[in-house]
Amino acid sequence: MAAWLRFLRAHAAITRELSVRLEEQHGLTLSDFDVLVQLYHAEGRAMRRVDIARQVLLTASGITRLLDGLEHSGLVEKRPCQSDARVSYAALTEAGVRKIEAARETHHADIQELFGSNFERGEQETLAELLGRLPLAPTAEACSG
Amino acid sequence: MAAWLRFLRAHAAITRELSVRLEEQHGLTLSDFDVLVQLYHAEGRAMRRVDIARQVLLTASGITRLLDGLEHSGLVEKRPCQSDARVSYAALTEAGVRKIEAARETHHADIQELFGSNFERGEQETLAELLGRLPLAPTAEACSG
DNA sequence: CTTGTATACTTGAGTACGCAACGATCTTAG
DNA sequence: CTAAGATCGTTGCGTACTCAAGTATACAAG
Repeated sequence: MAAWLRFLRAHAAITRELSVRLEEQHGLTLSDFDVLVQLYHAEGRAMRRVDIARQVLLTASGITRLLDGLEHSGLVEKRPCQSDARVSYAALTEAGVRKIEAARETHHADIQELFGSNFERGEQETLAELLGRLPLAPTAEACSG
Repeated sequence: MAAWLRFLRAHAAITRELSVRLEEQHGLTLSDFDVLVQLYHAEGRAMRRVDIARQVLLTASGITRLLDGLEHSGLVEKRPCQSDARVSYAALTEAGVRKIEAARETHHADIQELFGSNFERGEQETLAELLGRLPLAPTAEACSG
């Protein structure tokens, strides 16, 4: 319980500060950054929208609107899928690649400052391990009973 | 970095699920609950709005609107401050006390299920300790240099 | 008293989502 | 082929916030 409360508060405080910095320095929101990083590491630097949604834990509609913005900024472009006309890939543009590479630098430093620097190396690993056990999808057990 | 990503994802997944349940079972949002709990533990079950804001990491305007809703539902009431006409206390009503006591039960169980049950007792304490080191306020150092 | 300046709270406008409903397309069964 | 059902994406609408500006009060200095 104590752990959960601290978890909540820390999340609010840190994401707020990270957002402000990311916005100031690169004009991106945290979710923007998150999506760009996913694309950056994806094969061909392109992904289906559904897969992005699953990865970054937004809903499909959130992704649509978020990508609208990134397309408008020229960081991402739509690309049709030849084998399935329903899907449209979101692909990083050249500008997108440069943007994410630049943003990564400062953003990682910010994360390190606000988050990582509070722990020693071993502690970071412990923390990562513990957090890794938490559920990422709605717990299906609750539905089927 | 890995730890941070897991932190972000876990937060999104767990709060989403907790919100849904809290909404279904008690008609409250996570923030509603959070505020009610603060009031419940406050002296006289009343707090200044500013202090609530600081405690739950919302802005003052967010608190105003959130309390509007709770007042409308009759869980909280406004109470003027005799020594300072600027402040109006938010005070739990009888209904509010009953509501939070009821909600606590299921909400704690939900937190335990989604969050706590992933750890053993010692691990929970470790986690709480580690999370407790994270900053809760915008880091002032960044401003003054 | 008046004139700042700080604090408490509210309000208007904007934003980043979620949910539910929709159209388009794929897939499978007949 | 048609029909039924699942999946991908978008859109309308609602909501929970934030920020910036405004009002009202307190307090301190002249």
